[in-house]
Amino acid sequence: MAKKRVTLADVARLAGLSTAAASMILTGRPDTRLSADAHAKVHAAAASLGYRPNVAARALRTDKSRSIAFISDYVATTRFASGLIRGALAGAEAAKHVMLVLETGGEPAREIQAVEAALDRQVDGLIFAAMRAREVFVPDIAITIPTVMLNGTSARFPVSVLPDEYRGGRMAVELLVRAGIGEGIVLLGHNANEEAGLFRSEAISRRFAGIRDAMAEAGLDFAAELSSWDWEPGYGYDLTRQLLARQKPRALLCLNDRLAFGAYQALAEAGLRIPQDVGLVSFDNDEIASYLRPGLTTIGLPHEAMGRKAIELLLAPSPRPALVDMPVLIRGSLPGAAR
Amino acid sequence: MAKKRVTLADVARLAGLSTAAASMILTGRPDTRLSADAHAKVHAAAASLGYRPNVAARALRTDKSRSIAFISDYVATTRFASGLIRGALAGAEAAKHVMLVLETGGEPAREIQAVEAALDRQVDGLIFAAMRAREVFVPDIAITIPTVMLNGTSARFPVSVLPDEYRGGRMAVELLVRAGIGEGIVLLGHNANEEAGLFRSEAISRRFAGIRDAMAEAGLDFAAELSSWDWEPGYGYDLTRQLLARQKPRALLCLNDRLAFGAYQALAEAGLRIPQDVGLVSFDNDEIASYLRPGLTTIGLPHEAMGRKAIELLLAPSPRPALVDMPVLIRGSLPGAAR
DNA sequence: CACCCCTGCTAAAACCATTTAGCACATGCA
DNA sequence: TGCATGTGCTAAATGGTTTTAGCAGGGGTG
Repeated sequence: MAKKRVTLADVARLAGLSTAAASMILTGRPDTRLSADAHAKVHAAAASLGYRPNVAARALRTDKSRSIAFISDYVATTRFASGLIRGALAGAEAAKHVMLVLETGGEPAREIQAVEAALDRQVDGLIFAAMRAREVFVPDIAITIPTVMLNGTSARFPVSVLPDEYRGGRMAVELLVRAGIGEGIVLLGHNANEEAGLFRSEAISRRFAGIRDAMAEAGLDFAAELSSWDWEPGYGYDLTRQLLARQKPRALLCLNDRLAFGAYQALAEAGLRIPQDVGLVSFDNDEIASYLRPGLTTIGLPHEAMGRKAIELLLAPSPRPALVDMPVLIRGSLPGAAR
Repeated sequence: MAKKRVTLADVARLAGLSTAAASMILTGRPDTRLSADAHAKVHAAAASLGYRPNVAARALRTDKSRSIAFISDYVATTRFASGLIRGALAGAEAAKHVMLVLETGGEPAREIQAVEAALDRQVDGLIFAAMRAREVFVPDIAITIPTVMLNGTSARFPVSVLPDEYRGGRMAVELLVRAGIGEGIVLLGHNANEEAGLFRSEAISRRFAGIRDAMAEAGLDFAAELSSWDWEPGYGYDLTRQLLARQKPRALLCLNDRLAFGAYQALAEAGLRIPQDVGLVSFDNDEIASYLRPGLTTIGLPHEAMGRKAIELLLAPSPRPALVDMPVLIRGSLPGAAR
């Protein structure tokens, strides 16, 4: 027969004290006047009974549940940004919190339900995560608990965690320069609308800004800029084929790894070797970047670190927005690199 | 000013009834003797106040929290099996439950913590999910709530959800046969240890069984079986190169998409066209399968359906283990297929 | 009329931890 | 001695819901 759960009253009884004393001792209140002896007895009793506090009872009393809601459009599930959830999960575990994951598909009705479900459960904080960095819709519900925007922004909740795309953009150019490449760099994926920050996100426009500034400082110009609305492998393939029909680039600066993936195929078909004939740098550190031969050198999205940071900010007393460094992953697609 | 949350007592007061009556009506008890008039008044009051029950209070009383814990080794985060979590999330949402996600990295200490954290929160059920189908370690803690194994098995908890690998194996062979390929089929990734079910998982050994049986029934034999311990792209590439040095296969039956990915590269280097010269079928429906040119025909792991099924079983009165059909994804890597 | 049953509802307990108010005793000081 | 202060602890209220036991009043039966 399943024995009843052990309660605080059981602990107190065994320790020969009141539940009040036991509670104060176990929650570690600082200014209590209970004796060292009492502390010892309560802890011993709790340990010997294997006492675990009932979170629901505690939540009812304190309105704290040691849990956090992670509300996203598609993040949790999609391979693109699953690092966000992984980092958040790790951060939550480290802070001894538990994470509720809710997905909304970006639909307002489901967003509302998700927020309500979270609030109903007395979560201690809300993370709104977006798959693609952008201004995120947040339902117009009274939210009085700490809230952090992850990979997105909201006018209503100023605390956000974003990748440092400006520096990332600069670093991509610096990699090319350090590899001794100056002339013949082609930008793959440029899109005037993107660059204006109108569509995809402000994040991407900062990536562009970093690229432009670094190019200008190095006194370089792009040999061509190939525009694509959609950043999928097929477009990278087509654009690169068209490019090769006209000119031989020395390097491709690709705006994401899936474009680069397509470019690899087109380069291979044209008999061009990477990195001897054409070098590549890219962004994101998608899984395919490491599968390609040679490996794709890329400026990674620091999803995991961002997820961690979000939890950190959520639990901090007075958090401020954070930019997270983008890691540089050196692989074989640029000259002069190992592997 | 944040108004206090509206409670059941508020609703009862507005309806002119007791909280007991309000509770019974709102929870929809069947055998109550409350009047139709009372029902109407309570529902009206609840709606007009925007009443939402306090889950903690309810959980305290009933030991039910309308939430489920999803405890996995790496699933949540990793691209391989994120469909599991996506499906479970969808299933939970449909059942008006909320999902706690916990990751353990397969470490016993963290497993124990995860289970305890979940139990502390009165979850209504536990899902143990594994990234790779196998016998899963479940910590030796008293668990008295419904438990389902997802993509794994446990001697202790017989209710599991697994892909129907045997049928999947058969279907892969049938695809080859239907494409008119009989001679010259090479098995890529065969491993005697795997086949014995000793290592990776019993699931994979069922995949082998399906393949063998279907081959035998079609009166076919493999032209070669290439063994690889690790199923990563690099091995697919190396094995295929070695194969091509010796013989020209008509088709490759790859045990997963990453092996196939490597094979694609080796075939391209050898100047062989897919599917005219060599056809490929594979398993998993990894994301790369759709990126390749031509697209890779593959027997998919039905992760999303499995996740959904797990929730369904978890909430069912007397659940039984389930095998989930593996979908066939027809792309261009076999002759006679569109695109 | 006395008794029982039925209908429609309510009072109060229970769930378990936290927290406020305050008790009993000891000590210090005048 | 009288009073203030400090020490170590406890009783009881509190949070919001569910659920059990049972009340009041009306109608039917003998």
